Amino acid sequence: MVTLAEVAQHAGVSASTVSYVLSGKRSISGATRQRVEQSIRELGYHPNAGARALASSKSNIIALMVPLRTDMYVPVMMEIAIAVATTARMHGYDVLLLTGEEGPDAVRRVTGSGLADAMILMDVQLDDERLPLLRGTDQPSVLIGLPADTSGLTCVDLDFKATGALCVEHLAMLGHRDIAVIGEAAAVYERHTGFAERTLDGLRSRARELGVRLLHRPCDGGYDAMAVTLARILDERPDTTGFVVQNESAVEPMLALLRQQGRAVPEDVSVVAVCPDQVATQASVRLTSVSIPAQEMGRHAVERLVAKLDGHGKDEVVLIAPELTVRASTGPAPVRS
Amino acid sequence: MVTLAEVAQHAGVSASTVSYVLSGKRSISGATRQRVEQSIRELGYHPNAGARALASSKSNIIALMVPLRTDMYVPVMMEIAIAVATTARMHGYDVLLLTGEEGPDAVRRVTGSGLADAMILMDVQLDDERLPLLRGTDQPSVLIGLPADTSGLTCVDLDFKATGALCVEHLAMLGHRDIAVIGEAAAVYERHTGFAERTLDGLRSRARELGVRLLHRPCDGGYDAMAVTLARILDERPDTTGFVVQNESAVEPMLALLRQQGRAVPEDVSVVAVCPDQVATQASVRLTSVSIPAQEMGRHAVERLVAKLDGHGKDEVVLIAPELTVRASTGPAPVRS
DNA sequence: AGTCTTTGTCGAAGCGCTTCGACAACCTAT
DNA sequence: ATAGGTTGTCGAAGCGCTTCGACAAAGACT
Repeated sequence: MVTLAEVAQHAGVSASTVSYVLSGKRSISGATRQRVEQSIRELGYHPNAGARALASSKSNIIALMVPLRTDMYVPVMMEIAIAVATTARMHGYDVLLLTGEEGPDAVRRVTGSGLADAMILMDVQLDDERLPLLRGTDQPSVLIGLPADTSGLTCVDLDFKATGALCVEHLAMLGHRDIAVIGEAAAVYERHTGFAERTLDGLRSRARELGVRLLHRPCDGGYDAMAVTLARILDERPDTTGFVVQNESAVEPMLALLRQQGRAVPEDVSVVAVCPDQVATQASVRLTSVSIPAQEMGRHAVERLVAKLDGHGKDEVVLIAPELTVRASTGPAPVRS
Repeated sequence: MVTLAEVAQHAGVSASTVSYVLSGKRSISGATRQRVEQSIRELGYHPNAGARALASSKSNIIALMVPLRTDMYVPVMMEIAIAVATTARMHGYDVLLLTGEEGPDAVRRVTGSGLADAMILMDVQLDDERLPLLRGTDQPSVLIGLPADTSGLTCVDLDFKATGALCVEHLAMLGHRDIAVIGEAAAVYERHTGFAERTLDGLRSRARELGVRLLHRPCDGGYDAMAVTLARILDERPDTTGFVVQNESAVEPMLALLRQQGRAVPEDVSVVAVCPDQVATQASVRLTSVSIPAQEMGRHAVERLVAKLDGHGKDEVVLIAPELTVRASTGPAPVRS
C-alpha cells in the first residue's frame, strides 16, 4: 500500500504538495508537478478512498436506489442503471447500488454515514415514503420518476402524460375512433406508480378532447394473461381498431394473438407501443412506438445531481419530450362495415 | 453530524467503549451497553463510513462489475445484480456498481484505493484480461461465469455443459434424431463467452454419444433474424424435429414462426429453452426449459466472497446443477413420414 | 489472606488524506 | 531601491474511527 507520504518522500516534496498536485487546488510549478507525477507512476500510487472521504467529507459516491421487484421494465431499469454508472464515472463518481428493500432506512443509512454524497431514486411512488427524508436532508438527490408533490425535489422523467396524448393523437389522426389501452399489471396501478397513471391521464384527456372512445385494461405479462385481456376487450368493444400497449411483456403475445385471430396489423388493427426501441424493432411486426429513453434519463439524472453537488443546479422537474416513431404497426382505420 | 465522541460524552463513557459496543469485539457490561445504545438512539448517531474505512482498512463494500453491453440476458444480469445487492446487505456489505467499460483499470482503481474489500465479476470471457490482475492481488474475488483457466480463482456458474447435455438427452429420449440449436448472437460466440461455448460443448458431446444429429446456428434476437435462421435450418435439415433455444429474445419469434408455418408444438416439433423461468412460463407455449438460476448465482457468489473475507473459504469452482422442467413444448417425435 | 485470572473500561496512537495559515522567493510597479 | 503583490511550497492540525496495551475491580482458587 503506497501512501501519499511515500510519494512525497520519493519526489522530495511535502505531502501537501503531492495532495495539491492531485487536486489542482493550488498552483504548482511545472517542474514539481512532473516530478510528483513521475513518482506517482513509478510507485503505482492510488489514493486511499477512506482517508480521502474522511479528510474531505466527500466520498465521491452516488447512491442509486433501484426497485427490488422485477415485475416491469427490467431492461429499462438496467439500462438506466448502466447509464447512471457510466455517466457518474465521467464525472469522477462511483455508484453504490441500493435495492428498494431497505426502504427509507437505506436513505437514512447512506445520508447519515456519509457513504454517498448524493442519491438517485428510481421507481418513485406518487406518495413515496422516502420523500420526507430527502426533503429533510441537505444531501442532494434526484428522482427518476415523478411523485405527486414535486416541491423541493429534482425529478427527471419521460413526459408520460404527453406520451399518452401522443399515442391517442396518432391513432385518432389515422381515423381510429375506438381505442383500447393495454397497460401494466394491475399491481402497478394499485401501488400508484406515477408513470402508469400519468400515461393514462394523457391518454384519457386527449381522447376526450378528440372525441375518441377509450378503454383501459391492466394486463399481467405473458401469453395467457394477454389472451384473457384481449378477449374481454374485444367482447366489450368489438369496434376497437386501435391499441396502445404499455407493457413490454404483453407486446409479442398480443401480436401473436391478433395474428391467430386473423386480424392483420396494421390493416385491421393498429398498435402503438410505449417501450424501448429495441423491443419495438425486434417485435414480429415493427412497432410504431414512443420509446423510453432510458439512457437519456440516467444521464440527465446524474448531470442534474453533479450540478447540485457543484453548487449550481436548482430543484426542477425535467420532463423529456416523447417522440413517436412510425413503423409498420399503424395505418388508417379500416372502413366501417 | 453526530460523532462517536459525542455519543461517548452523552453516555458518560470513553470513545473506545462506544466503539466496542458497536463492534462487539470486547465484552461490555449490560448496563454500559444499554446506556450507550440509548445515547446512540437519542442522538441519532450513524458511524461515519470514511472514518471507519480508514481506521479499520475495511470499507464493507463489494464491487460488482456488470457488462456494459446489453445484447444478452439483460433480465438475468439484473436479477443477479439485485440478488448480489440483497445478499450483500444481509452480510453487512454494500455494493458498488462498476460497468465493464473501464475494463482492467476499474479493477486496479478499486483494489488500489481500498474502495471495496472484494469484487464480483460478471460476463467473464474465456480469456479475460482482468484475470491476471485478480490473481496478482490478495483482494478476494468471485467470478460469475467460467474462464478457460480457473486456477487460483473462485467461480460460480450454472453447469452449462451439463445443461447442453440435459437438453439433448431429453429430446433424444423422446425420439428426436435431428436437433437444431438456436444460439446467442454470433458476436457472443466470437468473443468467446464461456457459457455459450460450454453449452455447445455439452450439446455436441452428448449428441455424439447418443447418435443424434445436431446443427448449431447463432441467431440475433428479434423476429426477422429468427425468420432467416429458421428458414436456413429447415432448408439444410428438413427432418429437424427438436429445437434447443438459448437466446431469450429468439424464443417468442420462433414460436410465432413455427405456428405460422403450420408446425405444431409439441406435436410436430419440440422446443427446449435455456432461459429464466419467467420467460418459459410466459411464452405463448409453456416451454420445457432449463432455468437460469440468477438469484442463486448471485447469492452463491456473495456467500463465497464473504467466506473468503472471513478467512475461511478457498478457491473453488461452484457449478450449479441444471434442472430441466418439462412443460408443454416437448413431446414424442412424430413418426417419420 | 494472598495470588492469579478474568472482566470491563479507558487513554492514546494512529489510519492516509485535505486544507489552512505561514512564509520564502521572486516579480512588478512606483 | 522599496513597498506590494504573486507564486510555490511546507508544516501542522485535524477528519472520526479502531485497536492495542494498560489497569482497576471483582471473582476464583489455594
